[in-house]
Amino acid sequence: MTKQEIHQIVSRRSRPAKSPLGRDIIVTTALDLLSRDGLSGLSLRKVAAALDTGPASLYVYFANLGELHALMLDRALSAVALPAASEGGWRKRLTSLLASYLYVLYDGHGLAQLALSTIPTGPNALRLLETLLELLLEGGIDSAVAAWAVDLLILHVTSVAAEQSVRRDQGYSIGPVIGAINAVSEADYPRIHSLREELLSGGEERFGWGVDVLINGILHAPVLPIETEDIAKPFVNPTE
Amino acid sequence: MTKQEIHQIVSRRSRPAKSPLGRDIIVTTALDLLSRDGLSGLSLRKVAAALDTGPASLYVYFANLGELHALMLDRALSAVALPAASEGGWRKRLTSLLASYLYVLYDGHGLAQLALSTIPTGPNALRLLETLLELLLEGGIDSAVAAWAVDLLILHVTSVAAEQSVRRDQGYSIGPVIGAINAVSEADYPRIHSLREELLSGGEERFGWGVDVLINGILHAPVLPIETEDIAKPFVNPTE
DNA sequence: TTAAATAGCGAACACTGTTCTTGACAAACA
DNA sequence: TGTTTGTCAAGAACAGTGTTCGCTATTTAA
Repeated sequence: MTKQEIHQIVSRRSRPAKSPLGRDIIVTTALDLLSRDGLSGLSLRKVAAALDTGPASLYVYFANLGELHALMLDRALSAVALPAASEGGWRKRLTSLLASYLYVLYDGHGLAQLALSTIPTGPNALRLLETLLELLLEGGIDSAVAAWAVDLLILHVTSVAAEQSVRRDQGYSIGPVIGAINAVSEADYPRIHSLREELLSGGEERFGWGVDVLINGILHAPVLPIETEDIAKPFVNPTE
Repeated sequence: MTKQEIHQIVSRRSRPAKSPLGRDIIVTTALDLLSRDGLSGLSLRKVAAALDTGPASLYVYFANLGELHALMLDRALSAVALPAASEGGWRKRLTSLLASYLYVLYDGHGLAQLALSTIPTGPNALRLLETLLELLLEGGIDSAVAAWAVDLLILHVTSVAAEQSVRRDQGYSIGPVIGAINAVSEADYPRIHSLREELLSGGEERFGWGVDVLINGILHAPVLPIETEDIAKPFVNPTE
């Protein structure tokens, strides 16, 4: 075998009989479908059908559905707007960046739910991570704290986006919750009863409040990880 | 119809007088299956098979799978240990309660993922909510702040539990992430590169750290919801 | 005794992700 | 110029999934 395989593995066919069908077009089509029908309406077969092909054809480009999800998420994250240095102080830019991330997840129906079950490692996710670190470090936050804080921030925003998305898309799902909170027994749960309005109140400003709480907490966080036995315990035995 | 047929009905039905098959036994069986095989290994048909019946039989007790999920979650939440008043100050009891909640989710494989997609309204969930409110109010936190803070705390702990569960159950899934973080280009992402160890470090103490950050942030939270235009904006248009 | 209500359950429907398999075809080699 | 080779497009099928439709059998109420 004196084969010289120095050449790159580009597309071997210049123009196939039918469609090009590359990774990009598949991800784009899948994101379109996701935005329209949500995560539950997204399936490999529907993506294939939208591309006028069969489901087996897609497996040339992805090992499984999870891999497609990861690629979709990273592609979507390219829409996250990085704040310009002229936009203000680090804290304002941090809030702005998180808001942009929130909106991207919120805008693509079902994207947030996807983000919860997929840890993206693509360039756009790394870019977001890098920028978050940069802003926290600019704020004078200890680097070890910042490293843990970015995960805290991203996890929080992702969770909020997922929760809000579900509330928007499946409004019926939140109905029973409101009913349950409002119909709670005053005798059994006095605090829930008296605070039932506040528990359910707040729309968009609630997100800003939460981010503020997190940043304030991070600013007041212990620099070194604390070692408390009370916290480690439950991992061993919760009732002890 | 003569009565003699009622006495010997063995041949009339494959299973003459079988099991009671109530909601409780179904939820119990489903939780067993969840603990053993995780969320992906849980299906209505497997629950039915474990009860030696068909899937249609379960629909007498639940409208759909989501309803079963909600019942499972609330049942599991009964294991959350409420801290005794003698256990210490409000903050210590709050941490202890959240740790117990975390452990319950973490212990039941896949329970945390279930909790992310299901908002429980059962008595055990309300009990948890009530206790959280009680502790926060005891800590002197404004009631409006407390009402929003409980959601923040629960959402955070649930997310962490889900993330940790996935890392434990599907260790392979975290492998690529570690690889991606470690193999990150120093030129493109200098902060990720220099902090790669800290980003991935920390086991159980990281949860305690996160809870501490949240509580500190809540203690330093503005009493009244702030109104910033920068935050509301992205909901309308992220690029503006 | 009779009628109504309900629980159990087989069968089927419309889906899902994934794999096996078979061809077609451009590129590399003889 | 063949001939081989590796890659990709697809059809078909497999093993699952949640859910619904009827039909029995049993229990309950009148």
